[in-house]
Amino acid sequence: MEFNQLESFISVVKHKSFSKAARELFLTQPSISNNIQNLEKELGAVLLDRKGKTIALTDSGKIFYRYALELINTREQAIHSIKDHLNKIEGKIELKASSIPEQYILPYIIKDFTKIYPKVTFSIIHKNSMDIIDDILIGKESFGIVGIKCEAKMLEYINFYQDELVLATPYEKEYPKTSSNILDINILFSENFIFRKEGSGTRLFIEERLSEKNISLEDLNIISIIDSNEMIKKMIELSLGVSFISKIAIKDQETLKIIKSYKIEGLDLTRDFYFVYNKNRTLSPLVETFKDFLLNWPGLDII
Amino acid sequence: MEFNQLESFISVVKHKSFSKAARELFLTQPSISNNIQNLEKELGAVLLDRKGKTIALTDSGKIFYRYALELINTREQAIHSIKDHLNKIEGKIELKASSIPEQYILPYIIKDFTKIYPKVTFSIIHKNSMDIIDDILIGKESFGIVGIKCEAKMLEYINFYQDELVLATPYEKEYPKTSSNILDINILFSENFIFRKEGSGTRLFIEERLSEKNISLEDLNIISIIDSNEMIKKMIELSLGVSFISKIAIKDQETLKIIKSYKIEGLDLTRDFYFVYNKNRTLSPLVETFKDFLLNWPGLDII
DNA sequence: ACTTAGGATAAGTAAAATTTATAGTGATTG
DNA sequence: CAATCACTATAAATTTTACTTATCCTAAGT
Repeated sequence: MEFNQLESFISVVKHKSFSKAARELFLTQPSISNNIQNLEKELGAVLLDRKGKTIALTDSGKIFYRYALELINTREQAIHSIKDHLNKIEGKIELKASSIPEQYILPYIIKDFTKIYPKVTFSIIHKNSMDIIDDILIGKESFGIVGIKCEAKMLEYINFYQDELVLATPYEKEYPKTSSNILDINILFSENFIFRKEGSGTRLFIEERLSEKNISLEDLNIISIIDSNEMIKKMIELSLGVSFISKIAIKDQETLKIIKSYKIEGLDLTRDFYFVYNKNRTLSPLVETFKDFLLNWPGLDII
Repeated sequence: MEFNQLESFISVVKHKSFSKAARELFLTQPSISNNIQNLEKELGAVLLDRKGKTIALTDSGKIFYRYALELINTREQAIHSIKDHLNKIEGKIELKASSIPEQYILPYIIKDFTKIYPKVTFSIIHKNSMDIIDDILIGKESFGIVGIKCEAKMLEYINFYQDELVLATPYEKEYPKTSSNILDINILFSENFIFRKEGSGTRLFIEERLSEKNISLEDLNIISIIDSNEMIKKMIELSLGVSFISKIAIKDQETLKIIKSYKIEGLDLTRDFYFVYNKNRTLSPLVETFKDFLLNWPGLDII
């Protein structure tokens, strides 16, 4: 006994016709025939008398019809009850987030979250990754969204998104490529760089990766320190320089062919974003729900 | 939302374990995972917290659990209700039937019927097809089971089984065959025949078919008139003659290689058996049920 | 008798559920 | 604190089932 069989049966009874039921359920008439037959076979009873013109319920059919209705209705109620419950969850979540997640990831997360919990609202406050972690460590905050991982006994990290830093350049600029879009690391020394301020997760991350290759920021020709990703993108567009930036931040400019992005040979710039919280403090139920949601968040592949 | 998903969910809640649920439902653990995930996806809510050791219902899960139980229980009730109803149908059906259906078909029909209606009993009275029809026409009976069709305004026939008359011969006997098991019609004139009495449906039927070929029983060498199919079969086995007989009546003897059967070139001996009733009289509800059952009876192919 | 409408049947196709194999993740133990 | 254990998730392949298209059959109306 399956729900679609019950739906077929109910619709046939309602219309006194197999073909009309098929139309209502957007199925073909043979499907309805099959569903009814399988139902009858399973129950070991004829539910419908179909002799020529009209279709009538047998005694067994009449008995079963009530149950069929009840089952379908209960299913609807169940679905409704769940949605109703989720709809009752309300409140405001105050997120402290660093710039990349704030601008390019959180909007999608919030969209997905409020689809399930429509009554929940958000406020987002921009802070550097380091500042957020500091605030959690001194107890000023209990959670936040960051792009770096500073291990500490007190802190728990939930990785909810993986991105990659790329070298973003004006679209027209041509380079001697190693392969399709990979550049030799030495190219870096001949470029005018734009960087984020200290404390920025993106900057900290790139500094670490470069120092692994024994390159210090001092070795690069830094022409500007700017703390806005959008500003940096504009400057690149205007060919004022290049910059390391999250791939997700220049997604649109890439499809619009305004900015080009390159990987650097031998540099793994894969970067994780985290929901970080003080595991010794209890989060509010709402934030807990948000945290659980992030755990299973599928990502923004399907946009 | 499908019933198997609900069963998986309930079992997981019961055992607090996916793998135990799998064992209970004779499924594999990934199936359970899938069922739960699809359920959660459809409902847009996490039903189960599975973090490490234990599995716990979320708030949504608790709400949904009650509905899941209710749905599964209602389904059980529905099935039980139908069986219960069919079980309440009781009484005795008195069938007047001619020899072939009485001996070779009705047993299987009754077996299938009582499987659905366990409380119904049968008594079978042997009568020739013609006598049964006469009794219905004079109002002595209102229905019966016959192997011939005499059209009359009063009578309604329901064809519930199709058989074929064949020429049954001793197994050893050899004939010049037209093809695998088809004999020339002229063979008939050189055989010793055993026939049923007048009034027998089988005899009436063969007389009609032969007269279409301008052959009268007078033209055949009839050595015995016997009114028992079993007796006729025995006589054939003992090589005392041959006879036209229903294929179903010699099924066992054919597989035992005691009797061989042949078709006759140009003679269509396909034969129908009918539930015949007086359409001006109302049948008892029980007989009506039996009649409806015969309408959809699948036949005895699957023995 | 002829046409029409509705249901049954059969064969082919699409969609699902399920399985096998494997990876990943907390809890437990030496 | 690594190593194992117990359990769930994931991926790919398989089987099952639901569904569709095409066709047939029967009953009712012309």
